[in-house]
Amino acid sequence: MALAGKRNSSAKLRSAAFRRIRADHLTELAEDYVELIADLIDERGEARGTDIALRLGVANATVVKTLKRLQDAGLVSQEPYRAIFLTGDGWKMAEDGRRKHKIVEGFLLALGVGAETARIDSEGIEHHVSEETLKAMARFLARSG
Amino acid sequence: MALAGKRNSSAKLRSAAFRRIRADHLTELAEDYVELIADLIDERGEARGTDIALRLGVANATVVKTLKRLQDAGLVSQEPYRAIFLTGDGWKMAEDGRRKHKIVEGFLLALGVGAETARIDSEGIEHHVSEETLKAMARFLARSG
DNA sequence: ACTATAGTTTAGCCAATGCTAAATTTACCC
DNA sequence: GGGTAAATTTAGCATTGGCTAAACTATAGT
Repeated sequence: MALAGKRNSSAKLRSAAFRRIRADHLTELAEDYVELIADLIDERGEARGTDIALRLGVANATVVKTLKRLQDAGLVSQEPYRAIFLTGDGWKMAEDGRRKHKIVEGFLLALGVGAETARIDSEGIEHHVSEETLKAMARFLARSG
Repeated sequence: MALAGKRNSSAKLRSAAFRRIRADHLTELAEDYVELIADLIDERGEARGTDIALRLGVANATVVKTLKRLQDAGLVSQEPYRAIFLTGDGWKMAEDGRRKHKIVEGFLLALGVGAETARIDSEGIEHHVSEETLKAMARFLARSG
């Protein structure tokens, strides 16, 4: 083949980043769901499918299907036609998501980003920041706040 | 229903963020591909399926299938069994991705994050930062660097 | 207690993104 | 120029995450 050379040098290293992003995507939805369920329980005492669908902007049936997967994953528990609860693992994931979310959103605000943008962007970013980056953001936040 | 109250207050606003994230995911893969193809062309003069598969960490067949979609989307052009090229739109998207990537990665480095983490995290974050946040990052970068 | 309505679930569809295995094509080398 | 190895493509499959429409259940209100 033409151009055969020292290709592939650091390809494996590079691919690791993409692999992690794909893995992140699998847990991303789960994190969004449990975080939202935790919020709903705290706000109103219970989480219902309709509210989840409304806040996430998806159809009811989609929520049902996803919740089934989350139940299989041991994050959520639910009886048919009843409200939705988080398991111990579910709460753990929700708390971790909230922690990240708070740091990222606070950080963006401290950086001078507007409130609305900070809210939206942090929602997307929180699933892709490592602990090291979170630590750096927290440090910045402590120094500037 | 129990608990009927002033629910849904800002639900539509909240759901917008999640909608944007889902939309982002659709373009995310496309951006990763065109950026990588642009890099390969610059590095070695051509982009081949195998190299893309290797760097992205996916199977060859997956690359073929995705390239077909990108071709339909007008970002990539390719003859069967030949190397891969970017269209004008493809280059535009690649350049924009590189621009974002550079800002985010540079920003993380300036924030004190290690090189390896900065590289990995920026790969995940670049697709979820708004122009406003990019501007704030660039500002920080200019002040601190 | 009945009925209307709100909420939930099921069924069946689609597109995207991944995989493996088999077939095909290209290109290199002798 | 023909054989072989590498690259590419095709075929077929699975999962995720979305949708609509129809069926079912539970609750509230009269």
